[in-house]
Amino acid sequence: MVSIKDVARSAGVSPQTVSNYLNNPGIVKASTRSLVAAAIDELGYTPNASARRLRTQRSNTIAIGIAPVSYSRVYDRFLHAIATEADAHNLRIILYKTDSKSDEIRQFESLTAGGDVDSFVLADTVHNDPRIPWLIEHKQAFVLFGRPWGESNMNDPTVPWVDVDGYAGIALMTQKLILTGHKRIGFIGWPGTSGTGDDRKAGWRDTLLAAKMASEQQLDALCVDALDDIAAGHAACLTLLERQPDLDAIVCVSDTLAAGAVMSLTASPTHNITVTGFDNTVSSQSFGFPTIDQPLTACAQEIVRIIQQQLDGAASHAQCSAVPAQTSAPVTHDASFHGAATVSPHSATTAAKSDSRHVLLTPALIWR
Amino acid sequence: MVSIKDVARSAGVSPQTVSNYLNNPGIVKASTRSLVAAAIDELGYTPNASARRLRTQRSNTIAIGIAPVSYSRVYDRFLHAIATEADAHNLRIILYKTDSKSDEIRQFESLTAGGDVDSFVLADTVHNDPRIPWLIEHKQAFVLFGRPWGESNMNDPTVPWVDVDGYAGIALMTQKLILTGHKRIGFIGWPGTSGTGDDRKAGWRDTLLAAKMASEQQLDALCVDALDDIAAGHAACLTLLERQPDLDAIVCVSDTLAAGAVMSLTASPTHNITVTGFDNTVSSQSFGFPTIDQPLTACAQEIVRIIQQQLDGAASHAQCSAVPAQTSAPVTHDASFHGAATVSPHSATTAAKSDSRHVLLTPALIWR
DNA sequence: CTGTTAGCGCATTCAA
DNA sequence: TTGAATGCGCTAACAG
Repeated sequence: MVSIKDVARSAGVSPQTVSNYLNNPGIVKASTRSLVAAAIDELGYTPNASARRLRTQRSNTIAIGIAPVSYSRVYDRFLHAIATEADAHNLRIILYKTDSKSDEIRQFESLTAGGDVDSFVLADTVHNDPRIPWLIEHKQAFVLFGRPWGESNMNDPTVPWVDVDGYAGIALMTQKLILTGHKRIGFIGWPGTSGTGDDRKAGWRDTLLAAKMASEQQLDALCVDALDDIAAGHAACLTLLERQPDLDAIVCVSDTLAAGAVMSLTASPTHNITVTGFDNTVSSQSFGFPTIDQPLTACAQEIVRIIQQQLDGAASHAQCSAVPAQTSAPVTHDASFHGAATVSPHSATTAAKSDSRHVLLTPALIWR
Repeated sequence: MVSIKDVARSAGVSPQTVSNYLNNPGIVKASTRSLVAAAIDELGYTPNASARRLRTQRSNTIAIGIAPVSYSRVYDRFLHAIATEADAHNLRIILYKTDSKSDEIRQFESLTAGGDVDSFVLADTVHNDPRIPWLIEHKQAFVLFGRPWGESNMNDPTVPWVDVDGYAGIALMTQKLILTGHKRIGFIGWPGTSGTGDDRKAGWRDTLLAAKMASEQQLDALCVDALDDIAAGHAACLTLLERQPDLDAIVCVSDTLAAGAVMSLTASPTHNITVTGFDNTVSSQSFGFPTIDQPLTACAQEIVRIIQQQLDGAASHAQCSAVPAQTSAPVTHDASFHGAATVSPHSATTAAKSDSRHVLLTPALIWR
């Protein structure tokens, strides 16, 4: 292994000059600089990451979990986006397994203990997520990919999050359907009360109500719940059609359900019904139904930006523990917020300029 | 941050004793041991990973890539399996992005340079994979998940690999179809010459020939190629049926293609045709077609076992660079090998006992 | 069995 | 601008 000393000897300078060259090139004379550069190049020197981390007490590493079965169909794309963004910022990514929320907390313990994680990226956030209080209590930096659905955390600047605005995405899709002449628009959603699922469903509901395409009473008959698999989508579509034979469009909460719905319609081609999905998976491309594309690259950029802020903050001042209560846009479930969603960045380009700790990104409509 | 010194002071012993307690508890007197244990517990001490790595010159870290679009539908499951196995062995996982083979080699450079990767896990192996010579040349340890399809590497003990025996899996499936009375069995495969695709197809072909269910000449008419998406599977199925109206079963190289085939058959329910897939994805579960389940956990175990061997070997003797040319079973494409496949482990349990550097695991048939 | 000494590779004081 | 010391936290040799 070639160290900073070898470079120094080869360049005829002291080790510290080499260190300066690496960390603060400005203070090194230009001629010396090229001397050092040549030596580094010749010996193929690279700084030892462990030594640097030991010395600086910073790992420049972010940790992210992988569940036994990905909670989202696009998780691999998200991982790639995060890895790309981290790469650009000279951050490393540690991947750890999460079999459950409590298992994940156990992972926190071992990872934070060794001191080689600076910040965690948490996916699959749930109501009253137990991971959040743990991390706060142990003063561990983190960023959520997904909103903390518990009310109290949503606006808390000490709980940073980046999420895709499923409400806006589904609303866009529903509007598009209305504007292309669809009169009777149903919805296939997820059962239970997942924050994500409810949010998307609300986008459909509010759009129909606003356009006076359905009354509050009619809404219930226009939607049905199904587990996230093709067979369930198939069945849900049949149920919906039986109940509402005059349907001319079905908005689905996911591509998987949409694929099932499309299949059930292909079998009985008497109907002419538009089906739409969510996630822009290969199913949507194959079947050719419209869908919604999550801006995963932008999400990754925002997440890494926030992490970078955390790192910089920790480096500059230790007394900065009380984060200046950044008055971010209020985030709630009601339509008033979503009407005012223009406060948060709407595209990757505008988002990059934000320095908020709560970022809601609007996904793109893919019309086929 | 609490260090080994604090523990030593609190326990009333020297720092070295604490270190011994951690790394070699056997040589510490029992009474001292409990003293140290108490101090560690009280102070909540955990060793600093960077310091340890700097001192021992070993990172206990394995690196694995993530592509923009996963080359396999089960890659997230594989990542979880690897993460779980690494966790059990106290190894960390670094995730890096790979946009192409050459991009991946660039990642190798930066990761190896910092000295915080001990071994790489390489997926998506291709014919004459450029990554392999690079790693060998730079003396970087690695394990392939997938065979090195270039002939020369396949038996080379310095190129360790773990793979799933797609040939055996498809052969099992085809045999099962024959034994359940199917007489005319087609195949939908991938175009081009991917090692994996060819291997699976050979399993179907050889089984039909061995059972004299088709002649060499007939085989061409019984199979068709399709890109790995649902629409292509749909189309391929129609093509096949037009050519061979008496088909009673179709073996597909993937669940995705199988889903497409099933759909095209649902549309015209005159046929009674069994369709089978590969990968045990949610599609297979939803549609209820038989499939083949990759033993990903076992793969991860074997991969980590080999990595552990590499680490142990490097620790014990530096002169061990010339690996004892372990005469592993010859691995080729012809049927003779596959007939003798019992040499390689056939299940997770038997595999665990192996110490070979070339492991071929037989997947499980899921009959529905 | 335990303590002392030394140094892994680097970056941050300071002095020159 | 550059060089000489110091120590981050830990472990591998030894000595006691």
